Amino acid sequence: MRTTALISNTRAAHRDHDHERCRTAALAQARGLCLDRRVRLTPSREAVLRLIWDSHCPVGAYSLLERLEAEQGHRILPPTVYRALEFLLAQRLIHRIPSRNAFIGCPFPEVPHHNLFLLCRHCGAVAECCAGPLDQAIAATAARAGFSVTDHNLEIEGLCRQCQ
Amino acid sequence: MRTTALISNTRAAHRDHDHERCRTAALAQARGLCLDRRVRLTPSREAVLRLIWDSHCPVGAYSLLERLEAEQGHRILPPTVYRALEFLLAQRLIHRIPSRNAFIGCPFPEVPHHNLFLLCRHCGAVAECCAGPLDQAIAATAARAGFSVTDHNLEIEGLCRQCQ
DNA sequence: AAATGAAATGTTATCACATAACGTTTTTGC
DNA sequence: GCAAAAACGTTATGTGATAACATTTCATTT
Ligand SMILES: [Zn+2]
Ligand SMILES: [Zn+2]
Ligand SMILES: [Zn+2]
Ligand SMILES: [Zn+2]
Repeated sequence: MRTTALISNTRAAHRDHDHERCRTAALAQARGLCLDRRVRLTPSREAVLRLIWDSHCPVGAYSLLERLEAEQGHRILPPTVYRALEFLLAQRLIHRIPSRNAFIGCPFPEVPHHNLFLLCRHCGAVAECCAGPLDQAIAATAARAGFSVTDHNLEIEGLCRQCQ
Repeated sequence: MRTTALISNTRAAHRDHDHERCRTAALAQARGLCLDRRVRLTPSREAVLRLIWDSHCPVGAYSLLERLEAEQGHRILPPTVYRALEFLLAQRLIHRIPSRNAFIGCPFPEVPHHNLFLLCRHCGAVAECCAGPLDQAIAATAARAGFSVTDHNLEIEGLCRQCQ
């Protein structure tokens, strides 16, 4: 039986782990990626990305705002946060999870992929997968309805390994 | 080659058709279903359902509100609309599409299913599918990550047959 | 028919999420 | 240094959703 392409961060997101390593790795990757792309990971953008990587749970814009205020000791306004989020989304360093109105760091920012999230109803952590075969199955199903796919968003709800 | 279970309303939603039949059928089915379940499809609930079935495009709560006001000739307040939506969601007569903050009528309210939408970027119409095999593929992918699925929401974006 | 409790609705207020518009500062390429 | 572009600050507003409580309507029992 052949293994199929499934990349996932579920072992980190949905287990006890040294999360500081997740964050450090994500930030290092983000810096390198922004250098390559000649875009600027400014201090406020990096601060937002770092806060998003505080956990594997999606975080809302106003929660980020409060935490930025606490961190920087002065008032922050919504456009500041949303502009940073807009940049991070454009660089695919984070994703927005529509059902949660919240944002989460992408573990595979350099791999083109569609949204595929595993949302644990108990602990709240969200893991992300890149599953080529599933993407193909989705495209095939759409094709049978005469529909050509440009993108998709799949949010799977349930219980992670730890919480079952 | 065997056919697999794929139920879809794409032929109606994504083509020219006699939409009055869609609406009439949906309302008739809703009435019967509510009778069976001993729940009340009150006038305001039915009015919201009828407005939702004005088209195959998802419609926001405040748009419904305005159209209700126009129809009934007096002021309507948000909780009125949201309570009707809450009822219709509970009876699975409509779905909420998270990426749109909007609602759409369910063509298969009696068939248990997960959310699977085909959203056309050009015309805005949304078709719904029930695709057992795809549901299984999703559950299998999740299982490989040690995740047990209770529900999922899949929003496929692209171009419908008409708009390609 | 009257009493009663449950369900539905009306009403006020507020919360949560997101962006438009415009002015100022910082950065970058020349 | 200068000009253009990018990023950021600030004010205001738009959009989606719900909490809390009063009132009305409905179904059931007596
Ligand atoms: Zn990702
Ligand atoms: Zn969990
Ligand atoms: Zn449905
Ligand atoms: Zn279309």
